Amino acid sequence: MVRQLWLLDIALEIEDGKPIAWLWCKDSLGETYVVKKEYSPNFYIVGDVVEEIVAFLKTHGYRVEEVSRKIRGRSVKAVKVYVNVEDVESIAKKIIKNMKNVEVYEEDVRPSIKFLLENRVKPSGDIIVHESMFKEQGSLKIIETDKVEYAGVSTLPPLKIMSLDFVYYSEAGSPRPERDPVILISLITSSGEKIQLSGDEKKILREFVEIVERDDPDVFVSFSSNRLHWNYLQERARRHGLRLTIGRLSSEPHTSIHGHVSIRGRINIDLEDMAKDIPELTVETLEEFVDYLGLKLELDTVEEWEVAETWKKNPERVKKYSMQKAEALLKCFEVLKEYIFSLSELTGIPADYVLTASTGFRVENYLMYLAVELGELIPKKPEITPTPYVGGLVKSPEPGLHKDVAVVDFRSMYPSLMIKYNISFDTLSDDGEYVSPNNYRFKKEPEGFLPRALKTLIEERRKIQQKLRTLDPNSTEARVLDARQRAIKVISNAIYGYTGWAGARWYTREVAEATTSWGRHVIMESMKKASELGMKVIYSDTDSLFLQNYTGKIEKFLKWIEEDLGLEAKLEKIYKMVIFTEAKKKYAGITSESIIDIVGLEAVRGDWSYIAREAQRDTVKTLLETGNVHEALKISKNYIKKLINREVELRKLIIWKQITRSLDEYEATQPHVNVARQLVQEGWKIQPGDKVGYIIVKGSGPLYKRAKPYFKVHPEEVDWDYYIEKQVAPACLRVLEPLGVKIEELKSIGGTSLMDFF
DNA sequence: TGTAGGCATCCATACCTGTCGCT
DNA sequence: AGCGACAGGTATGGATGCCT
Repeated sequence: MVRQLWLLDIALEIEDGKPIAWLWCKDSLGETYVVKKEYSPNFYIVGDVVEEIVAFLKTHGYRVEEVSRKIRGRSVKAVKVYVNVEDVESIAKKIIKNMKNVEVYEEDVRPSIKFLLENRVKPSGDIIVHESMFKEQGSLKIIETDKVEYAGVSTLPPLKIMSLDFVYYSEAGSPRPERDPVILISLITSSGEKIQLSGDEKKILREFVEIVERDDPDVFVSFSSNRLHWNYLQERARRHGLRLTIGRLSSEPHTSIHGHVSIRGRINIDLEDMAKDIPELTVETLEEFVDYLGLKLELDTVEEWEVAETWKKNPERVKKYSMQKAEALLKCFEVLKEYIFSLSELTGIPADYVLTASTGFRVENYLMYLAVELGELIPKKPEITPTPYVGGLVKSPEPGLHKDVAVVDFRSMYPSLMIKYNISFDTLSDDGEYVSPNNYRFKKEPEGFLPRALKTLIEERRKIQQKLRTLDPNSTEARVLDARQRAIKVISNAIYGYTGWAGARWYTREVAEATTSWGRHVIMESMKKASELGMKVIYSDTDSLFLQNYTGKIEKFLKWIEEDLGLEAKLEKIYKMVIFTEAKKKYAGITSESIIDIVGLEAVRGDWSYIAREAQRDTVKTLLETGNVHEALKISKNYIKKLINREVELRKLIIWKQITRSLDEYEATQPHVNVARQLVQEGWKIQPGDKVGYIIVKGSGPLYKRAKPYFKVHPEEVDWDYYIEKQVAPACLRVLEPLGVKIEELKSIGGTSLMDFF
């Protein structure tokens, strides 16, 4: 019998000493299957004397195969060695110990991933299973097979989703599993039932496990579970002599790669992983995430530092918030699921941890599929110290206010150049016909590995976009396709960067360097051409041009780019007015549709106080909408007045900064580092990646001594002067100064200098 | 287990210079 | 006059978060 099933996750399990691939699947009715297929992990040996190696291995009882493969496009003979163990790496090491002049390949690729690569199947897609044995074990259907094929993407099967929120009780600092109990679990089951467990901890945990077993969800959705919750719960359970058997077949969670916790047979989605990936978010909380997704949800936030106190005084508030979070998580997942599964199918990384994997690994996994298809061996990560190379070209802007400016962008410049000049690790050659401006050479033929990958991606995206135009944008199909085209874009845009990443298996600096050098060449030629056509280049960054006096010329320019450069460029927008300072990568403009863009300035930086950002945004808005410097100056002054009168809420004074390393690795004591150290002293857990919020208070000495955790600050102790002098005034002045406003004008209020106040 | 480089900006810190008090 | 302490100014580089 043949079945078509949706692949949810893969694991390699050892049964009776044999490695078996377990494919966790769903059918179109939502039934759960385990498809079992024997699998021999394997690796390759490449050397001069293939016959000898084969003979040697055969006498030692290994199953071997002599095969033709490629290394960076060059054909080689290789020996494929099958080993029936999970730990391929150490056995490979042992086998080649006494061999000379050999190289080993793919012993470091995880067997479960290799199973997928070699069988050409992708998670979050449909597989065709030729069944040789079928049995039922409880509600689980088990199939044994010796053949699976890939059927591609199809509609999602019905999945049972459970969303979760956990609350712990800690009197001082962050909760610690060795000390502080779980006091509340809020969850929504797949049937929509809302449950809150509180009271005796042992009872809570036991009930939780029971509910999971009964409901048997396919997906867990939570926030911070990889970093915190699963390990915490497991430790608490252990203390009560319980096992946290929330995985299928009564298994416990276990920590896997990429800092991810894996739960057998289920997809464990931690939306915090996704939040961390979104650059628009500054503090990466669930609240911010919900907001970013445009979901209008009410969350009556109880912050971490006030949980214990609130629980004592008003437990209902904590309960309400916790359930609101569980509801929000469910809604987020609804919006995001298409994207998550698309990204999983495209890259071949199981949905379970595709969010945890970094961009580099997503790209790499995608490339590994192509490698197997083309017979290219997967190289190891290089052991090198990366040498920096030159990137994009940025032209200094002309400071001041400019009217009527057209912005022209090259469309995916780096991918296009890589395709155009066949830039790839396997075409790099001293006798290549394409010579980059910095003198690297690439062969014209055959088509390179990376250009091929890029073409495939771009072509698929083009097809999807074409299809999308015929669909109702609100239909399910449109949502799925849109998610997929976004996933494709992410991967194709990251391929250039991947080649310059020292952690990449296919790291090739020449490729990255040649790409940017062609990029600089193209933008310089374009600036020249624009000037020749009579336009004025106000500013340019990497692949964009800001042009004045463009009427009747820009069409010619775009045509020239297409015909003479063989690239695509687009008139992205027109600014009715745009303001530049002396600095690169910072400007603000108002488009022909009257939309205000603020780029690079303090107003869009998460490490400035809200009040400074608000003041600058307001000033810029007035400036661009009225074109009146005096009006804008008035706005700025108003903000300063508000600070003088102490009429600003404390939360607008918080400055958030990220902790990027362990606290003892810092050479310089910065305010947020000092605050973090204080918090750690008080029992708070602070890890790299955490954001610390502080307010500057009155006092003497260096700034870092005057920074205090925001939730401990009283209005009387705030150093208002700091917020005027170092936050609001500089931010406003940044955009006013290029228009001739002097600092004294900003600070003189009602004829007297502001200085008189202090 | 980090796609890339280019850039501005703030602030701590090291260093430099001039002044002053003391011998 | 010579020396050291110290204040004040300046150059440098660590750190962060943005842009394309």
